[in-house]
Amino acid sequence: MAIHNGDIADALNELADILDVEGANSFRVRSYRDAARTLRGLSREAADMVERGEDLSDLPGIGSGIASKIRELVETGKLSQLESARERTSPELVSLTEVDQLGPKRVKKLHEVLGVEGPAQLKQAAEQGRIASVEGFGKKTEKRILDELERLEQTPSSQRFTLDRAEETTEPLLAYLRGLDPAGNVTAAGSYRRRRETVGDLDIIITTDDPDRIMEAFTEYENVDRVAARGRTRSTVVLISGMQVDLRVVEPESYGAALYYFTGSKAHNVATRKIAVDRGWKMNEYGLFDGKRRLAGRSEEELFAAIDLAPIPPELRENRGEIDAARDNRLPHLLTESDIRGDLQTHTDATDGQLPLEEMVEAAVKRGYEYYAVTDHSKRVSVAGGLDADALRRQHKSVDRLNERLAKEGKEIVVLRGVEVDILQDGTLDLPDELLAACDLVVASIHYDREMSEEKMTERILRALDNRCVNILGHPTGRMIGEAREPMRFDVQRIMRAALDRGVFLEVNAQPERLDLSDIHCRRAKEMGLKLAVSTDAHTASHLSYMKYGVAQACRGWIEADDVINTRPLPALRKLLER
DNA sequence: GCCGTTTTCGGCCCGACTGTTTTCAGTCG
Repeated sequence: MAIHNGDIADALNELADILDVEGANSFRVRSYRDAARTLRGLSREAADMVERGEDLSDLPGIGSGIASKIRELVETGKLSQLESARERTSPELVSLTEVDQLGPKRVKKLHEVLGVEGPAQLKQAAEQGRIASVEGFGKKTEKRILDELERLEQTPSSQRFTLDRAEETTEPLLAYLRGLDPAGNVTAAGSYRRRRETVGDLDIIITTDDPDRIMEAFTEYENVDRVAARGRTRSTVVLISGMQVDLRVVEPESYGAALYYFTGSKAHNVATRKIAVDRGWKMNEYGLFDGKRRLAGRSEEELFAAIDLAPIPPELRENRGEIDAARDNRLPHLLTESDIRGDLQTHTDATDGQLPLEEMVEAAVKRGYEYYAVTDHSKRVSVAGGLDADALRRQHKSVDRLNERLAKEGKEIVVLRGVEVDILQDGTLDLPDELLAACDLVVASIHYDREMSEEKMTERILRALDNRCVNILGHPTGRMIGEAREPMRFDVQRIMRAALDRGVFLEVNAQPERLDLSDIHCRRAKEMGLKLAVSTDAHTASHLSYMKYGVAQACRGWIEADDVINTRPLPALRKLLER
């Protein structure tokens, strides 16, 4: 299987972008985007479905036309329509729509009137004052384009923030806004509230008696870099961090409706709005209405109840089946942080962690954990000072001593003797089996030789899973968000099936730049009954709090406490670790 | 291009804000 859902989605989105600039029917353009979104959210590979001869047009937003394009991509690796579109309209020109305030219509116009082909010519035209003379443009727009181009040269557009960085920016701003009007509601909506792995911009919903004062204070917040728009109900600023923030002031009776509307996702909202429309009602950010009569809007619960849905947690609002589940009362009881009884991947200063074992365990005690696995690197990870067999034995002896001391002190935590052993290039492990067998817990991970064919990588991981000492496959895809470290290519479905057969668990690594498995993969694991370990991979005490990101990611994959091994009491966990 | 228990044709979410207009188009979310 060579082509993955993400590749197909990229191709369809690119085609949509080009058609958009060419002035194609906007609904047709949207169809391609909808289909791309469906593919991204799919827990199965479309290529698999094609090979099995299944009907792709059964999928939402995919009809016979796009289905045949997907088949072409799967079978030939190319999309002829996309290739000819690229020849007609250059990707350079299409990229101009990334410039703020430039959409497909304006780009098309600039191309037709001024012959602009890309960013360089756009800048030249703006500097020479030729843009202002184009119909529909003016001096202000020209200036904005120029400013935006200069900004883009310094920081690339469409910057997204990992959740931890988004929190650093968001929480102080929320505290500031709450301080302005303690009686009002202030909530961050959008992908931040849905706990997506990255956040593009921020939507804050606020209720207040004094919108003018709040808007003024918002635009004068100390971390504001520039004000992009300022109105009575909506203002937009860009913070110094680069994060764009929209603040929306709403009436209390619309608070739930606005929160719901701006939490999204878009696809989810469209689907629930349709339920309202089918009943002859209207749903928007102000409420649910029957004609002029308001049926609901003060709270999200009120809205859900009015359209006969169980309340859907924000993490699930992606239009991936949650609406049907809510209607039939079979939404999952999502995992919570308090379900977690221990951390199953952590490091110490014996390798690349920052703190000694004792201090890490102390922090784990503070979190109320029942168990805590220390899993330092093995020797292959030389940059981290990975442990050889002797060093690991010594560490395990000190774990034993620590456990004795903790028991004497009456601390209710058990430290598990673990290791994060490297999976070598040929799929063998970096430490001898007899030593691994003596561990309470073995996490096996890949850190090196990430570039190999999909087939070889699959075989490599399969071989590692065959080793009966292995309990958990650590950060399974090896991706790093925002660092352009793409996931390693292997047959995820086959690895998951093999792990299930062999009693191996897959990790949800809670490091905010990893979050590996992804939400989609978590969902796939759940569907096949494969259990997961949510672990922080902590390298210092404060990292233990990353657990919340791992839990959120799992929730986005519909994971419940029963799907996660480190929700079990220690005896039950130990049983699961026997293979 | 997709979709259908008012439909196989004719819809497809819609409101705020801005800038360029003189009543509205484009963009964004």
